[in-house]
Amino acid sequence: MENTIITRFPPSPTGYLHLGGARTAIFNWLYARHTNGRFVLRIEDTDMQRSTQESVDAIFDAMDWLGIDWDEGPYFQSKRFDIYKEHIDRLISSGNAYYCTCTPEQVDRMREEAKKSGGKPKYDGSCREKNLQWQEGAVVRFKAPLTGSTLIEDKIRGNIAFANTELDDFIIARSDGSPMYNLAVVIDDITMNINTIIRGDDHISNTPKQILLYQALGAKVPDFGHVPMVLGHDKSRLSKRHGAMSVTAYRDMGYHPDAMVNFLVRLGWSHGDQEFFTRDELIEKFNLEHIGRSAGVFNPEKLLAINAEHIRAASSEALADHLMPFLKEKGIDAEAGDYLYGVIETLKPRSKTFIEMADGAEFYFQEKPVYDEKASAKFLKPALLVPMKQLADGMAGLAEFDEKSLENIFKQVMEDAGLGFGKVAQPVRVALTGKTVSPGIFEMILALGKEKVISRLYDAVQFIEKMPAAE
RNA sequence: GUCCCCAUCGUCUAGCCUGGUCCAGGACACCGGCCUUUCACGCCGGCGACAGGGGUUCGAAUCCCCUUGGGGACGCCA
Repeated sequence: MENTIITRFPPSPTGYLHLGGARTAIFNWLYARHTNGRFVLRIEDTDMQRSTQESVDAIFDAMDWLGIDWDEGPYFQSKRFDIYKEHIDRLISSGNAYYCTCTPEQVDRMREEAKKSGGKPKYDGSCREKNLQWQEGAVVRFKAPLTGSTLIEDKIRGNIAFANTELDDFIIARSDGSPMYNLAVVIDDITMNINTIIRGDDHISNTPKQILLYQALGAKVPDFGHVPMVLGHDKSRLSKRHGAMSVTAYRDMGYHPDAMVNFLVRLGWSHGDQEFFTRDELIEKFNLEHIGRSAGVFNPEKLLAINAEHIRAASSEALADHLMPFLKEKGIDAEAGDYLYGVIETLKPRSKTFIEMADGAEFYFQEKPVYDEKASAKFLKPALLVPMKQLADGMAGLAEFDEKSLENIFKQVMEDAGLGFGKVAQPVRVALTGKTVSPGIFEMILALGKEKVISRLYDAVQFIEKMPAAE
């Protein structure tokens, strides 16, 4: 189809996928999905010095976690050098590029000069009209127009014009023949039929150069949309100082990928007052019109809140997959199944992350709960001996183990012992979980199951009996 | 230094294009309260912003200009 939207995400594998990069990946992916278009993944590894296989793997890993799939690729620029070479030659023979033999030192001096006379540091065009042939150490420079201006018709920011005098004859091929960034992206985007480029606004100043390249190559200029950057709390560019930057670090901290995606998209894009979005809603509603123009500060607290919200909204079955690795880490080998789902159900409203959820789930899987010392000292007292036993006996005789009958038993026990609900419930909580904080008493008992509850109750009775007599 | 971008509560943002319905709405955080067997969830309430100055207009958060502030780019990095 002629008007199919084709977007792309072109990370350079020089580190992990950070929050900002993840966000532009998500924007491109969402836009492609929203428009029923195609999304291409391309690894920009022309800088052989800094690119690593580790980083490539880290990027795949992060995209996999975020649930961003691509329709084409991954392409690797390092495998496309002959394509670039061909285009570079074409640019030279068409008079749009030329060999330059100026040394880096000479160029440095030119830049100094230019700066001194109050302008932008630029190459002065020494070799521009020399018509040099290739020779050892020569680079290829683009012959940029000296006059006029280049207009970016940005889908997000509107029109941005650059005077061509701001540009210099930038290098498109290094002296070893390898392509430079601006050239490689343009060639790739042309040959991969990319027609929509959504990227960080730190690329705005590259855009006129790229547009000129498109024109020199006789190719159609794609749509550009520059999204604002993600800043740290001090409004400076996000960096290690601001804490975790790698998206997968958030997986390890117990975040839900849908929450991460939701959060990142909402940072810079809006749909009225809506804050919570499922993946499908995002695909349905995402558009370029509502991407903001100002940079946003990364706020971990908001991420946490939205994560809690996604946990609350998800089904226990779905959460189980995410939770299991964290249980395993605690040495808990839970199986997917009704017991686990029941457990998760009780933990959902009180877990902001999967780590919290795993912590909260621990007592459900222990052979016997580990009594918190203060908790047992305060609540497991001789006065509870009879009520506790009565509770256990009552439950043992229950045909239907449900909330209704549990309530009845509790009522009876409270009446017989002359104790209020709290006086009974809290000790029971300690007996069953070892702690003073847990899910609601009945839902927790139901999730734990009749057998465990009764045996834990008897354990508590024994514990109280064995207690050295007070006073 | 030069060029480019941006500017609403502490933060994310709605509203701005198509001026009046906005003494500016929502969310996170924070502070109260309610609910309650603990912790949460939930609910109710509070705190809190149109950067400043000029215009245009009957009327400006919304349009224009300037200032200030912030960010980005100026590589044989991407």
